[in-house]
Amino acid sequence: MISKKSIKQTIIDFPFFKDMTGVDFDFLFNEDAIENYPKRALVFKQGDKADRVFVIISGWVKLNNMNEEGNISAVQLLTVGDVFGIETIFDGGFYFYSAEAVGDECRLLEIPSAALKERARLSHNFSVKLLNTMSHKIQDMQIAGACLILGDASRRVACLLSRLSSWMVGKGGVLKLPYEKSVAAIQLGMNQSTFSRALAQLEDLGVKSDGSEIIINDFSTLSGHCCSHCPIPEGLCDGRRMESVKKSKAV
Amino acid sequence: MISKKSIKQTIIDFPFFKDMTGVDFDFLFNEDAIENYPKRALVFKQGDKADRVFVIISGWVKLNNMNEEGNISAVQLLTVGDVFGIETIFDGGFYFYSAEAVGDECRLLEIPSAALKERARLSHNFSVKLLNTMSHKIQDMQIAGACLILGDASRRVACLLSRLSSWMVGKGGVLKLPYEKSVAAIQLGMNQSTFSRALAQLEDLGVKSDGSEIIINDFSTLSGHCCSHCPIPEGLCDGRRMESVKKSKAV
DNA sequence: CGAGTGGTTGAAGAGTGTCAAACAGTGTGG
DNA sequence: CCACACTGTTTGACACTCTTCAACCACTCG
Repeated sequence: MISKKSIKQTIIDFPFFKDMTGVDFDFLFNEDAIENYPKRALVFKQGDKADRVFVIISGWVKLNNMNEEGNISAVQLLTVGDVFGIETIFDGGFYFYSAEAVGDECRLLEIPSAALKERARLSHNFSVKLLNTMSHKIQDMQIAGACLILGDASRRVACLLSRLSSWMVGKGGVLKLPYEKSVAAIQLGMNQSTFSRALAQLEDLGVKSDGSEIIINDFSTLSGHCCSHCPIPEGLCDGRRMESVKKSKAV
Repeated sequence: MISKKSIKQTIIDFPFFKDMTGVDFDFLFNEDAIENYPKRALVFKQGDKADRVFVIISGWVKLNNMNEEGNISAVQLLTVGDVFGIETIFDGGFYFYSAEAVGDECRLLEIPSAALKERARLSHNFSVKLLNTMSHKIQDMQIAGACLILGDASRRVACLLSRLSSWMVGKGGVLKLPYEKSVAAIQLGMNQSTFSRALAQLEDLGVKSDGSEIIINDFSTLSGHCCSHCPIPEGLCDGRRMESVKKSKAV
């Protein structure tokens, strides 16, 4: 448990709030507007009136669309510091996806859309902040999209593991999956069985699965398996950790 | 050929310029900044310094990433009225995809990034306009992404045809493909052969292919084939033309 | 006429989805 | 402490779709 005091200290360092004027910040931040969601709780449903914008303080949130048959296409999995729902206030006014807490201890700061829109009208700095946030979101969507076309299942899984472990230092380590494997499978646009099999295939690259913990011997080996096929340019994706290839003999 | 006079008249109705103040418009529009690109010409390359933002006046532009092996993942295919490159000026400063003219008569209005950024700083209305444009882009990416997970190839092709023919009135008609089938295949994340076969499969639904012309007997039949499986909510995708299903007997 | 391009078609194989069964971990209640 | 249910995951068998690679066709242009 974190005290309320330290929550403010935490979120003030989020990219979204970073460099924001005190006035803007106070306008948006309200301790009472922090909501806790248990695992699997619905934050909002596709088609709901978009009256709030969310900042993730802790945990993971899954955004997805669903058709009548219940087939899911996961749009994004977001975590600490990420903002969602922001695009609806300028376009539409309805959430065009559903948001659901995955994993435990999901805490969201909920900002009324009206307040945010009002603030964008009044504060120029804040408009630019929003533009930055959206630009970044577009780029993130692009990276996630590229992963989906990354060829076979084992590469896609490798890509996900690389990105999830990008904050870890050292040669290798144990990655604790922040959400269920079935969720990860949906995120990668594949079947749960396929995910399981693909993960097993990665044992040749020094990746062993033990429940929700994934033991990765060498991050750069793992990264090399997928990133060498990835179209995303160098430097944009945190997951990329391959040793940079010397172009000595390449034509 | 359109005269320069009428170009201004045309683009002033684009969503991007609509409701823009005269000052903002004059700041961005410059007749000399309109460039013509022949088919297959590169507008910019992935990794280039992002110094311009583009508005499509006519033709089609393909945005894609490419890995070292030359494998392409098409991000988007854009056309008249669409804006691209806009997110780079607030995030990065480099194009993280390549842009290429597909189809003939591709004409782009090229706005210097610096001018656009400056204008966003000075004009509040304009910032909001940018926010709207980006929001819309996020939504578009979502729709395109949903199509990619839409199950089998014939559905994905049907989805594309539905969207491309959404402006056509009447029960059916002849759709002229605005770009090559191989490009369409990439857009849908499938092989060219698969595209060809999938299109052939659609003959059962009254879709006949004759070179670059596609004869569609009944738009709603075509739409029903894919849109009934699509997770995108009603009203957001122009391609959707199914007869609304009566929920009389449904549970 | 031959070369070049875009598109179609065929056969073979790899990769996934599907379905079902088995398994491990957890919590519950007797 | 054990039986039981429940959930998330793994595994096997099989069908099916898509990719690959190649040959072929239609069309255009020199």
